[in-house]
Amino acid sequence: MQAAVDLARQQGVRLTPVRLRTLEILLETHQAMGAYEVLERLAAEGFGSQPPVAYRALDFLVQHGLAHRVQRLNAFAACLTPGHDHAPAFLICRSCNKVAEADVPAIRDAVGQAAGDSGFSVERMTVEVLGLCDRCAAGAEVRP
Amino acid sequence: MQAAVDLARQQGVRLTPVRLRTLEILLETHQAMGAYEVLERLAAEGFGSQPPVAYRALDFLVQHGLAHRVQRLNAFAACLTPGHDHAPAFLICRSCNKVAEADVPAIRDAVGQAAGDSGFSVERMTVEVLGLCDRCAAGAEVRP
DNA sequence: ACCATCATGTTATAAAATCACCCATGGCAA
DNA sequence: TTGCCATGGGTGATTTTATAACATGATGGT
Ligand SMILES: [Zn+2]
Ligand SMILES: [Zn+2]
Ligand SMILES: [Zn+2]
Ligand SMILES: [Zn+2]
Repeated sequence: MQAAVDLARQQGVRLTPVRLRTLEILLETHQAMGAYEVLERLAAEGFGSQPPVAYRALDFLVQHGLAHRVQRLNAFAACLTPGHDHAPAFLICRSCNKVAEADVPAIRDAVGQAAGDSGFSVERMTVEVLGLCDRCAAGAEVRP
Repeated sequence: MQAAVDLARQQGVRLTPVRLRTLEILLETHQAMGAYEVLERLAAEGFGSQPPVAYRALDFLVQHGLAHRVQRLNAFAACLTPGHDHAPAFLICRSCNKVAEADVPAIRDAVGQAAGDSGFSVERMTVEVLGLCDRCAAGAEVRP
């Protein structure tokens, strides 16, 4: 959180109230959230109530490495290690929907090499893994 | 294509006209296509004209490993090596939108290991790489 | 022929994302 | 100061993507 504030100052970008609050929301509910879910919270707190409000704030956060977009879930999650320029793999539990962020440098290397072979220049990558988290694998499936 | 037919027969699933035609469409336009784009083609050829028609056919293809869903583009692409049970990485050119499918077993290993460390059991994974293809990197950017 | 199952089609609706526009703020140069 | 411009935030309307709910038609075994 504080890291985010520092980062913004350092990059010379404006971490305005909506943006800050959006990041806090993502952090509070340490789960991936849909844009409309975020919007609902924002609206309830006196911010704008229309989709663009949430999308703009979320886009900003993603743009500046403070959050990630989890395509598979159509959702967003706060970055756990911002300012680190990483290629995280998202471990998405299909039962409880929890998202863990695993940093696996080996992936970046492997992909970089494979891409390089075909002349493709890598700019960004997303790795999303679907499966069962330890909790759900052990106990009963939460949401069958 | 023939591979798909064989595969279906072998799996005992029915590769019906809509499904077959959908796969052909994906193969013809060797690009990732949106569901509504596919639907348009299907409708023009006398098949149903409502969204579920396309979604069902596409879901079937994905389900049986004949096509992939490219989350980043909200699109689908025919699988280039069906029946191979692979974890492909999609190389998506942000300029011409072309999608290449690179098979990188090293990724599966790296992810599997990282996931295993945290007790997460992997079931499926998608790797999407955004960047510039060789063509676009060389010449002018097609769509700026 | 009969029934269970799967496949296709339709209408209607939900969910997600973007467009177009206006107004407020705040820095900055004339 | 004043006018200008860039940026951000707010709204209403619209587009795009996806699913729900239901009816009909085909398929295959008994
Ligand atoms: Zn991160
Ligand atoms: Zn779980
Ligand atoms: Zn494939
Ligand atoms: Zn290209």
